[in-house]
Amino acid sequence: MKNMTVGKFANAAGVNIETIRFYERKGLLPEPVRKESGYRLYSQEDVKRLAFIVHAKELGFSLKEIKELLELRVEVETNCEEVRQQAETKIKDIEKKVADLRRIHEVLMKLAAACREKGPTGECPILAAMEKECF
Amino acid sequence: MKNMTVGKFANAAGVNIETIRFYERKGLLPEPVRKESGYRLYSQEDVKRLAFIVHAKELGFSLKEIKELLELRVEVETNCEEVRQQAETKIKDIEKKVADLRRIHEVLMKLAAACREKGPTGECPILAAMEKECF
DNA sequence: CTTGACTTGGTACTAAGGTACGGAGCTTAT
DNA sequence: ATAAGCTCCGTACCTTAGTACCAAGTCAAG
Repeated sequence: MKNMTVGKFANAAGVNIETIRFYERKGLLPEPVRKESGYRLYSQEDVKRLAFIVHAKELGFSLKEIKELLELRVEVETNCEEVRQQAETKIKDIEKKVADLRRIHEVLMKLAAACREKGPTGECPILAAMEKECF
Repeated sequence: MKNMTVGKFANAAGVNIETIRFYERKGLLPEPVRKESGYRLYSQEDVKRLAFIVHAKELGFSLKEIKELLELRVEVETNCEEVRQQAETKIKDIEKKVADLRRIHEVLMKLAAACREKGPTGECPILAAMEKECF
């Protein structure tokens, strides 16, 4: 199961090898199993975890926040109530992010639509829309 | 209209004065009007623009991307078709972000729910959910 | 008309998130 | 069994996104 060396692991998730070592130092990836030579070994589970990190990062979570997110998984057996609190805080964060993205999305949609059906006057009604509706 | 000095401006958006100058250097904020003394002057419009930058940043857009987003507004009169293309690319980006956030959201909701109604066995069905459903 | 708060530009520094380098030790295909 | 290709660790370096500091000039209230 744990048969992937670090190069393949990095490749599977599309990140640099050095990034693996960096995440390991930061505690985002656990200390991996090693073979006698000292080579790190990874499994498909580890690939999933790393993919999660990569995605979450793209969504604007900091490595620190991602670490917290991941720790919810680990700590879940021990202190369930506290974890629930944390999870709900994260849920609120995410809902805010989604709402904000929706606003930007809507404005961009209007922009694109207005551009498509641009009238003969040549004037664009978009700037006004931007000013009013974007935050 | 343009009567706010940089300190008030920074304050209005909740950022550091140095950040204003930094964004100006980076081209995210336009060269402001100055009074004879050289003092920068800003309006409510500028506050909106800055607020937009701050929000977009929280959503995981880099300053470079935010600049592109803002430039859609400026360029909009000149080459509408190209702008539409760019806007639609950004729309796709945003839709992906929203979809990803939804997935994390859903998993966290399950986590919170499972924690709340934890059965007498003490076992948590969450780890499994995490593994299966998060990316 | 001065005193304290604010602003100027320039430069230096910081923190986060990686990337690169290098010499030494593994591994594996020929 | 040996060269090519991984991997090891430590350290140094890089980019992004700011922050801090400075000496000098400006503003506004008493």
